[in-house]
Amino acid sequence: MPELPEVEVLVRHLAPLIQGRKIHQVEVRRAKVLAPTDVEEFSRVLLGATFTSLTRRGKYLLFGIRPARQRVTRILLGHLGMTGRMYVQSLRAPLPRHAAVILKLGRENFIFEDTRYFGRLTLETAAIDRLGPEPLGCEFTVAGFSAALKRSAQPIKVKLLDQQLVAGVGNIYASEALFRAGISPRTAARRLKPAQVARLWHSIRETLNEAIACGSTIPLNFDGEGKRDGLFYFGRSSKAPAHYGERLQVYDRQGEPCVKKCGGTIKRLVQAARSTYFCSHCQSA
DNA sequence: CACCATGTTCCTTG
DNA sequence: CCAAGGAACATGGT
Repeated sequence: MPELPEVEVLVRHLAPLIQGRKIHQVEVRRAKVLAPTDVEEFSRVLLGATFTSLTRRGKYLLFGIRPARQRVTRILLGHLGMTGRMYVQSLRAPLPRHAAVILKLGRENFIFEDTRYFGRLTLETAAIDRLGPEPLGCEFTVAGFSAALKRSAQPIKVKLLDQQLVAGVGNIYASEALFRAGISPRTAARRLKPAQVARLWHSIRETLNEAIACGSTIPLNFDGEGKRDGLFYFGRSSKAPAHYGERLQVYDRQGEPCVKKCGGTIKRLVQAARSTYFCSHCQSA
């Protein structure tokens, strides 16, 4: 589920649910997701600790926690990988098949489940130091963006996935932002003209902001009972809610006519082993 | 069976 | 040393 907008919506949803709550029991079912923290240290720090805050950086969730009998706070770093989910559910609700970590908070559980176990919930926070600017923050500037692009010969679509360039853009929104800017995904980053760089900078922010706004209007249901997935279905599978597929203008739409009615058709190509979607007519340069 | 999937990291190659 | 490309990670859907 995880690019910046989805993580942002999740953080806003989760923050009031865990704020001030104490962890009474720690159960780790898949130690891999804690790495390099081991189960012993993880349990020692979290058992009896209190959640004090929840923020986001790129695609990472930063849980502020205050360990038992301490006044200092520390950071628990979360990442959803490709298929991770985090939610609070009642103790009686059935646990998901791929529950990786379960934190008991009084009469509810905080669940981190992840089908593919690519995600993380760890005390090791070095990863956030390697991230580039927040695309929606004031540290993300056209000048800085332009200077970074000048140093790369990679196709712009591939470069947008570099979390050191800008934090939080993933495979879906990279295609969406380039479509909005009318830029070919194959253009070498350093070859973009100043006007294109400026358009792309705006497009990234608009694309992410709109996705957050859209996600925020949908009632979230992460309690683990029934359909808990309303928001976070990507792609256009039969189970995806219609509003979700329609929100994305090019992703997973190969063969369909361009939504701008330019007469072009959406194409799929593979770059750095990931799918890219674009309109060959609107995005020829 | 084949291919595809929202992400990151590590290894090899040039 | 750096950039680029690919594999690996693990599971499920079509």
